[in-house]
Amino acid sequence: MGRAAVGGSGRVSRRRGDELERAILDAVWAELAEHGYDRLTMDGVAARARTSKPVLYRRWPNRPALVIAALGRNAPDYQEPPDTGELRADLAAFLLSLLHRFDDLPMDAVHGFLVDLLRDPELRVRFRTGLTALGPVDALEAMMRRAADRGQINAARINPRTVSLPLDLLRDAFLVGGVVPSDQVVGEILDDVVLPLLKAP
Amino acid sequence: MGRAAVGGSGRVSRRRGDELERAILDAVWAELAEHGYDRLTMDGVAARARTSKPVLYRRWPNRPALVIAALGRNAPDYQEPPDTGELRADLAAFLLSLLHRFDDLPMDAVHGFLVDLLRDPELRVRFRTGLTALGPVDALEAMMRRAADRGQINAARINPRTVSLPLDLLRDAFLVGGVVPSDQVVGEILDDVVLPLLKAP
DNA sequence: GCTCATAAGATACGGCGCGTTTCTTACTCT
DNA sequence: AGAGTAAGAAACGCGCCGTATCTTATGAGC
Repeated sequence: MGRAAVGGSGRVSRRRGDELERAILDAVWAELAEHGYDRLTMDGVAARARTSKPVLYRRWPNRPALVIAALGRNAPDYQEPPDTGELRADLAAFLLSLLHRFDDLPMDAVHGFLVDLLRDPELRVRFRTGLTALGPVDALEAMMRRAADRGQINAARINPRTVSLPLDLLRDAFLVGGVVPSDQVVGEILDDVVLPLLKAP
Repeated sequence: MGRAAVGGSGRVSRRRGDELERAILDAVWAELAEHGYDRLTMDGVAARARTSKPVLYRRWPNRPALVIAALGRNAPDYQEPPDTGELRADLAAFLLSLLHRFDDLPMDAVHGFLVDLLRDPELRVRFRTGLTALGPVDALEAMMRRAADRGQINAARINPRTVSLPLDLLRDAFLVGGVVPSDQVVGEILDDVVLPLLKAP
């Protein structure tokens, strides 16, 4: 019933534990890049990782969980907010670094995936905080408070809504636009909206 | 091979044309209300409308198209922007009316559907303009210009980005929050962001 | 080195929903 | 009345999900 001595190019070695897990998450990443999220299938991932579906389901309960794990592995970590002494420069640098975290994936893969995240109530929360462990909201607030201390903006304008404002606008631009907002868009958001507001009396 | 004289409660009458179409779209609306968008199935709609799937597919090419047709039928039309003489009141009234266009559907039905719209590049455009024939952006700009004429805000702050700002923020709040933003949220957006910005020198 | 619990890997299955096909049968138009 | 048109019923193929079953390689412990 079994199979005779393995033929030609077939693998016999059997990966386990972390090695196997890394291979799977890499496969997820590759499938994501090649087909986008909506066309990423569990069978496809299993095939690419040269393993089988049960192996996937022994580790992750469903497709979104698997993809989240892959994103968590491959997305650059949260970084300290810049501190250049100039609020606009700080914000621009920080926001751009956020936007380009997934640049090695094709645009519509990320877009499709993030749109799908919006469906799950629990995942929406993650989305709101910017998909990072330590919320970028805190970073934004820190930068703004420093600017207020320097007298560059009006401290009274700092509140939860204004703090997350740049994030909200960029998220919206990404969702509705379908592509990562350009540097120019980031600049407009800062110069036409965020900074004038923060400086208002 | 046929069936003998129709039994008991069974229907024999066969609807056609507009009558049938109305019945179908009503069924879509009801399914939307009962199960939400993601769990709305073509079979379900057909069953509820007491018809069959081919009838649906003869009229609409796929599920989203069918739902769009149903929304188009039942959604209240675009209305003239209010003009109370007070910018805040105008904006609040206008935005609230936009937000509550689909109030007779459960929240997550609308949310799920709109999230799906985001996938189609062509439909994203519709989304950006607020899902109405005549863009609410124009209405917002009109209200702001009137306020500037009255001296309530700084005319120099009116630009495409600030005009669509309230819309962008509410859309984002809806997408990420999963529910139609409360009146309080609308108030915060106006009082903490939009109005201070428009009044800034 | 041998034994054995563990988990990988292959395969197949049931389920569901989509969109389509085939065929019968009621209605409408002239 | 007769012919064309479209409704309705049923079933199909497809793709994918998530699970169950069984074999077999692998590493741990003796």
